[in-house]
Amino acid sequence: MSLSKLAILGGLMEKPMHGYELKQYFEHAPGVFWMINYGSIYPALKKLEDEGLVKAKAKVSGAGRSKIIYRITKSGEEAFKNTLKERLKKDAFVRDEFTLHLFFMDFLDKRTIREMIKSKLEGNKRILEIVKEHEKIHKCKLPKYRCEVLKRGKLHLATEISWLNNTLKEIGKGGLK
Amino acid sequence: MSLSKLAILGGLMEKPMHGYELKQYFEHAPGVFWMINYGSIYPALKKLEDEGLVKAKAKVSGAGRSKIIYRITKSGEEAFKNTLKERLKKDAFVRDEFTLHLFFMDFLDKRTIREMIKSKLEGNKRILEIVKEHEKIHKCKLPKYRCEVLKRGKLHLATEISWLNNTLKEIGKGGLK
DNA sequence: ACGGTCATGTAACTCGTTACATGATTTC
DNA sequence: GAAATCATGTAACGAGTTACATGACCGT
Repeated sequence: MSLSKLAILGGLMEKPMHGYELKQYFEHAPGVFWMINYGSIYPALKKLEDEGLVKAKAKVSGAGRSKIIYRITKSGEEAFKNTLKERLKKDAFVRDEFTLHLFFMDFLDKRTIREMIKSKLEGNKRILEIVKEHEKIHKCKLPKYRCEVLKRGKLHLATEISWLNNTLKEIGKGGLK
Repeated sequence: MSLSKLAILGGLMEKPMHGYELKQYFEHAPGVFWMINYGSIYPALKKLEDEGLVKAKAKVSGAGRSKIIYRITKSGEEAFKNTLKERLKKDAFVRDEFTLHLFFMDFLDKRTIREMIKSKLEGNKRILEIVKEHEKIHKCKLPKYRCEVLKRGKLHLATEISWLNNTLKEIGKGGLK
């Protein structure tokens, strides 16, 4: 199962939603950590329905706008849980683009490298702030593992920031060419 | 430019190589950190040649086997450096699958969660060992930023391992449902 | 009446993985 | 002469992004 489908099923485990709502859900909830586009959402919802994992309840609605609300089915819940379990087994190879950049950085000149590291540093700090802000606002009412997402996110961001700072310092000292 | 192309150009910055060799290069060098398949390599090499970024030197060779050795061109080098610079600017959103799993983990039961965390922990420890082994063998003759790849890799792996250990402990204590 | 945002969708495209096909050359 | 590995490729597929098209409703 694709990650988009898995994510959608997960969202629907929480509550029935329509496509547009799912987009917002992923923007507000994990925010920086996970995203999903309409181009993935709507086709995925259709396929999930074909597979009987979700069920559509059209709401033509007198009041609000017409929308298609999906809810997860019993077999959808099972599929969700099984997929979650199975995907974790094969230790996912993380394709971290920055590792690739780093790997070839010896071919660049010192000035360029310093700028790249700096901009990366700024980016990470910015994201860390967003996470902290999000935590301040929502932590009280978040379920356990959603707090862990934030905690772990902060940890990795802090690790990266510290590595970037160290590297910058070493470049300054001439330790790194 | 696709990451495959960028990676190939980077490899050819080091020395001229043929397709098969590039595969080995990425397996041995960044190893756990970056991979690339034949299905990406050969078509990419053709496209890069069309674009004038690499040049093929067929070696029909009396001795060895017939192979097609590619070397990077001047404009290839420029393209490589520019792409490296530009890609870093837009702070890459890291699609870390485990974050998604974590985000939905409240829907699973404690036993399953414990097993998932454990297997993730084992996987990370295994990779850390590989990195350390690689470091022991090659560190002496690695260029600066390739050492940094290892150093940073170790840092992030250690961070993840420590987070996983903590979480396991908390599950045991009943701190996490 | 007009811009914003709610809401659903599709088409074209790029990227990457997997599996297969083919054959030459070493090695045992 | 059989198995392993060297070497190059292609076809089919699956996933995801981007950009576009469409229209309804809402506030001002």
